[in-house]
Amino acid sequence: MTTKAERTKAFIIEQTAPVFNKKGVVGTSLSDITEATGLTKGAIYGNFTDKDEVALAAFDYNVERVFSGIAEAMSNENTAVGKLMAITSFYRKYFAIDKYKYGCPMANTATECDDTHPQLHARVKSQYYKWRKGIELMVNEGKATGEFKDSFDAKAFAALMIVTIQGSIVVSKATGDAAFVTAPLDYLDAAIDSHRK
Amino acid sequence: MTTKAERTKAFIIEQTAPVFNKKGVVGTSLSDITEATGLTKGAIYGNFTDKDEVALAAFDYNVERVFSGIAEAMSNENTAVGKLMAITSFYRKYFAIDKYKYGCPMANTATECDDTHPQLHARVKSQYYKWRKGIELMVNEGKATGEFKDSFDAKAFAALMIVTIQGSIVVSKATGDAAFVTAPLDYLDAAIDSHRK
DNA sequence: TTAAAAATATACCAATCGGTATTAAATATT
DNA sequence: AATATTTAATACCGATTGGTATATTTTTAA
Repeated sequence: MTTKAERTKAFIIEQTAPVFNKKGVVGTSLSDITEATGLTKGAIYGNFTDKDEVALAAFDYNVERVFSGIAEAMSNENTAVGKLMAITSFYRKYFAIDKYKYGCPMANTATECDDTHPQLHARVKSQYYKWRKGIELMVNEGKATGEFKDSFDAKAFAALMIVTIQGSIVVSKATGDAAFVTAPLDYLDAAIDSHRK
Repeated sequence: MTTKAERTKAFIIEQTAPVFNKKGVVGTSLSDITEATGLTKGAIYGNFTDKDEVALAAFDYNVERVFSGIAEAMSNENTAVGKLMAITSFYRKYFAIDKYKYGCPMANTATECDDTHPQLHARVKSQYYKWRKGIELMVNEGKATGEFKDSFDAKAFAALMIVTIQGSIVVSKATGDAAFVTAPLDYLDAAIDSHRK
């Protein structure tokens, strides 16, 4: 069974994660945290050493949520092409639903923390690499099964895909304009298609 | 002749602009401002009504710097293809020089302010539209002079270009990895080339 | 060169920041 | 059910936040 502390810790993370994603690490105050949770400072500091630790946990939670969503979308497909295009579909879908609400936790944290918060910066960095590795793997799997041409550069495409997705979130969210999602993601799909055998 | 106030106002903007770009609007305190300028609060509040007004002026300054740099690079070319590729070259160059130092003021402000700062959000938004319009114009000019095929979708390409640039800055800056610049920008060049007559 | 005006420095304000020690309440264990 | 232990609330801390009123200095113009 889970202890009470474990449950409130999880509760605090769930409740504050969207706040951190919206307001950023610096922009989220301790009163924001107590307000979002309905708890007092005593409860927060009883479960976390400081605000920073809450921010780190919230980041992990936010990123995990996105990536597990993508993983689930991919699991419904059984070809490399299908799985890669499930990623672009995922992002089309979520723009349609809420225009990316508070934005992508990766892009948000990357821009806020790269020059100010070494710990979060390191986590973003490693998540980008992990993400790239995953896409690379998918491309190489498609090459192994004969879906893709051998000339398909897995690493370059993975970089392109991540960059395009991150950029489209940043710009479409800032403008509210769907064209900044549609055109780039369609281009990505076309790129995938162009490497099919 | 310029009045003293005009000069110090410009001085404050110049000195604080990189600080705002690095630390963000919320992350930059009034002591950051006095420290960066060597002036006291009296001087700051004598020339600006509040911190927000400094932030707005700093944003305008930062954006103007980037766009005038791009405009200058474009002015050295005399074809539509050349001018469009001058943009990708510009971003390749600046990654090589300083790895985008404190990042792109557009991307930084977009992610920080979209949910928290209506005024800055509005400025980012209009700058993105202005930027898109500029690229669209360039593509259409190339179509008019016969450089590009009539099938070249100006608006879609402009969206793609902006998104790709913004994404590559965010990700390459966060990772320090040049691959997140090279692959996407090469891809952009290829896209431009593919629409030539 | 001197007086008026403009620009900057100083000293202060309440409010909020992140954080802590202590007290009270809820939860486990026997 | 009583007790030991864990968990959360309260009350407080110094430091810093953005901002202002006043005093002083620096420009500018006569």
